[in-house]
Amino acid sequence: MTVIFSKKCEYGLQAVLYLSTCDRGTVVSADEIARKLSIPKEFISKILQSLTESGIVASKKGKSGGFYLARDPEKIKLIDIVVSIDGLDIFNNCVLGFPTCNPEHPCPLHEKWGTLRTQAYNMLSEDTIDTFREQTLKKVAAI
Amino acid sequence: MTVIFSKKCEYGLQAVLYLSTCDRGTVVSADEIARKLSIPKEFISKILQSLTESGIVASKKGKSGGFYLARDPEKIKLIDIVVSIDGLDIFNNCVLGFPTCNPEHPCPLHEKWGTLRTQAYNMLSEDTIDTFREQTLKKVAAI
DNA sequence: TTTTAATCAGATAAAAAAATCTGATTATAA
DNA sequence: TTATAATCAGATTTTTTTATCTGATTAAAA
Repeated sequence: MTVIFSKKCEYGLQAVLYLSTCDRGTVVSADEIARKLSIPKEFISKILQSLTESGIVASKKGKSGGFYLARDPEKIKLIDIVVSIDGLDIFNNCVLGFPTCNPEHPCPLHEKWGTLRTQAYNMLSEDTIDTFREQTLKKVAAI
Repeated sequence: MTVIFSKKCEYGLQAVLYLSTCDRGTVVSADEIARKLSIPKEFISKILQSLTESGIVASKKGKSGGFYLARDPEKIKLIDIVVSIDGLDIFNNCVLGFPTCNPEHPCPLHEKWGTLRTQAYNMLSEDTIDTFREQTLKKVAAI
């Protein structure tokens, strides 16, 4: 039951989108993020730590510490988060699992799938996360 | 490192495509399929067994037994295999992992992703596997 | 200055997916 | 009729992914 992104990546995307809805300058604890998104706290903490290493979010230690976006939401794309967590395999590996699928030795779906893949990549690359503010707020409110 | 389909499903698709390149009426052993496609023999056997249950392939027991397509390649679609092994989750679950993502409470990517998802579904539903005969032969020869 | 609440780091556990093993059954072919 | 080569069924193992635990460190607030 694999659905494009790993759970880690899904949660990472959710968390960063959530952070982007919070006022700039505020620090949000892993606990709050976990509660609001119904994600296991320890798990989202680990994911946020790795996103900190990648420079997408930043952290503040100690009491009233937590996480916040490392740069403006206008400068963060969904693909940044995906690449940081899951890498580019989804966009490179053969959809049928054939080894060394390439234009010289394409799998039967190579062409058609390539088109979709490119569209997916573009979708994740075009919009910066500030675009999703309103929709994320609504969605989180409905969880 | 999740790539759309499970390994099971990828291997299943490969195996059925391979069978569709073999002359109608011939029975192909799991061993041959495993060798030609570089798939662990015991694993592809299990997968073929489940595809037999689903009525996509059929099997012949005993010496010089093996597997063959249960119906004409013109009557088998890629989506049949996908649904049989991985189900429809890829096409139903939220791409960001939000619970209960639906038109009333859409996730930020709902619309855009929905379009791609539909295209992917259509791609797997439109063509029957006989379409891929030539390409599969070439691809298998190159493994 | 002390308590408290947070991240951080790394080990560990649990669950799921992928792969393998074993033995039984089946049916062809010598 | 017997040896052989295959599927079948189910248990087991291994690997990967997901999740949790523990203890250290940090820094704000009382």
